[in-house]
Amino acid sequence: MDKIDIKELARDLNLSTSTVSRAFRGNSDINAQTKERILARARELNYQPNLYASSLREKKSNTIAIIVPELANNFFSQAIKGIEKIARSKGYHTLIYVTDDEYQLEVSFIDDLSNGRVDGIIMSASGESKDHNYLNKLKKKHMPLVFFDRVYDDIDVAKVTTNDYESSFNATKHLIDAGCGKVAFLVINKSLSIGKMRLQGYVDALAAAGIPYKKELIIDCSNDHKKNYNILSKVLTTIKPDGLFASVERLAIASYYVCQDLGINIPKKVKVISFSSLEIAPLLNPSLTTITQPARDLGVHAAQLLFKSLESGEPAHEHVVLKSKIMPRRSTM
Amino acid sequence: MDKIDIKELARDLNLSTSTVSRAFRGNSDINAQTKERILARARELNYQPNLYASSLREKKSNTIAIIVPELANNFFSQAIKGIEKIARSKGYHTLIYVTDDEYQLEVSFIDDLSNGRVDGIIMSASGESKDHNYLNKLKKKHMPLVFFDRVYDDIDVAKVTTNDYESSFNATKHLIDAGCGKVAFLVINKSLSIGKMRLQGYVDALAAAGIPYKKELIIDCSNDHKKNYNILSKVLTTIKPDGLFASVERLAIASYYVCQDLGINIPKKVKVISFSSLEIAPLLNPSLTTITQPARDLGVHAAQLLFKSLESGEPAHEHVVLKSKIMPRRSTM
DNA sequence: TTGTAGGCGTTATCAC
DNA sequence: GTGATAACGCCTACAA
Repeated sequence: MDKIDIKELARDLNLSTSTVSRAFRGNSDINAQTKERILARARELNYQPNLYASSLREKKSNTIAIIVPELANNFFSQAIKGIEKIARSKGYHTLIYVTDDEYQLEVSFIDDLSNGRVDGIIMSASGESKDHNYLNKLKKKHMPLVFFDRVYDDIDVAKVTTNDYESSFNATKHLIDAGCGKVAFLVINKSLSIGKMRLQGYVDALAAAGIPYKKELIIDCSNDHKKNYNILSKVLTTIKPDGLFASVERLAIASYYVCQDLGINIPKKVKVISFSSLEIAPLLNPSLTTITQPARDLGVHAAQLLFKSLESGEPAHEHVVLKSKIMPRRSTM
Repeated sequence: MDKIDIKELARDLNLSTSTVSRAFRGNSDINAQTKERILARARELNYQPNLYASSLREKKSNTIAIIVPELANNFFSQAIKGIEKIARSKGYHTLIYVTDDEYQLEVSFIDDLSNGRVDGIIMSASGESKDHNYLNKLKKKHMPLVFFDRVYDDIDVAKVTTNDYESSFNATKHLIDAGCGKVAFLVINKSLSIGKMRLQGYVDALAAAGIPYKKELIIDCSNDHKKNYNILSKVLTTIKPDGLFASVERLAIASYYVCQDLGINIPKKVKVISFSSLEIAPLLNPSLTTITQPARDLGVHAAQLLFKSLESGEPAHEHVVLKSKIMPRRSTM
């Protein structure tokens, strides 16, 4: 009673394998009673069709991949939930890959994935301004790809993002309205589309307020907490901005640590606003003003685009844009 | 140049499929030059062995599953990192499943997984005191299972946990030493092994300090934030404990929200300690005293146990226990 | 409605 | 060192 396959089950039931097979496929004609009998016996014997045999035969895996830069982040986990909800409703499985913001890992995931392991990929990019040629492999293999949030401009596939430019403009304006005249823009990746958009929003908001743009206020950070801590310490003690606009959550966190350690009062000495989906932003000291993206909806839309492509057999090219929302809290008051 | 299989590649190279196949398998004898030639041409033509065919043939998927209750939680994402590191080093892929603390989802994941999709499972349980019979299916199919952190006592498989009883004892003592005489224990799932252990540590620490145990101070919470908020509001306004011991991070968070809204000062009116791997515990208002588990190591150990079982073909039964660490912060000062 | 048979792409066994 | 061939477990024409 160890491993049982369709043949044994068929023999056990005095039926042919085709009939048994039919009982498990939704479509084919089969006598309702026979089907019930088969399924019942299958449950008893603990039989399940072998996934790899089916997938080989059908040339589809009913599985999609989600590639994200990180997990311990409410934005991505919410987006994943959105994707999974849709995927599950379509009978698809979901594979999650975490790049930890390493370009090389992203490349190798895509590589591994292009052997047919999945039918499609939803991804938020990690890959800075690197070569994106490896993604063309997917196109050649007709494997649909949908980007969300962090996209590559030079790759023509379906994308779901938020109104980053506008949000960024408004966030900067929010700081200016709160009295900041020297707003630093903290960014990790200026070359990623999302970084560019957010930077532009910042620049234009300054201009709109008649504040001259200063290059030294664009602070290039990294994915390493220690490095960021040092960079920000230096900025806060030498350049002394009175406003910080973090284009990424972790830079706001790093800023908080620096201010805490250096005794720089938020919001008195410096006001802080950040793109963030942090659930406990209200509990920080002080509570953090955030630009919050509709993470779950982003996931839902991305999944819908992917399945549209999967079902039609055509690659999708839509670009869906959703709106983020500013949640003012004490860090900018 | 669309889809290419081993046959076409073989034809293209004037070789047999067996030889080509050998080029991709590590072991078999094959002329080094031939192999190089094959691999080079494969790269050119963008050929990769079909995963499903290989898996069907080899009867193994080189994939393992990780089942966790939630993602947006530093504990689990760290543990996942630990698992993935080991898995990757063994050439295995990793599938992540999130139950959202729903028992039914856990059951259905296990069900789906037992069709051979993965070679083994690492899981942190969601399933309260329910029936765990569905797990026996795995044993019948010789699919190894390893638990980490949240385990089922009635299932005899390998487990990796932390010294929950001891940590809980110490955490309670920490509150008592800080002057608390009326410590409430916040718990979600008393019937899960981990809940029991932590509760027992609390009870024994009270006894050791000569403080009588009061049943009303054991606060049963849920996974729903709103409900918890209400429960805790009531507790804090009626029972008025002077210490809160959250056996789970989200209960500390909920307590913070309640205290913030009700104007109850932490730590003056009530001190708070919690099991938590929250990275930004130091940034909360006030900074939160935590009992921090070695999440990543838990994952590493769990993966090692799983691979040991996978490699030996024998189920593993070890129970590894790692140590957590109390990080005192302002919430208990 | 059910059965027969061939093949999905790979790899292992056995020859040469 | 390389080639022919038979499975792996399932699904779908096609035939009955």
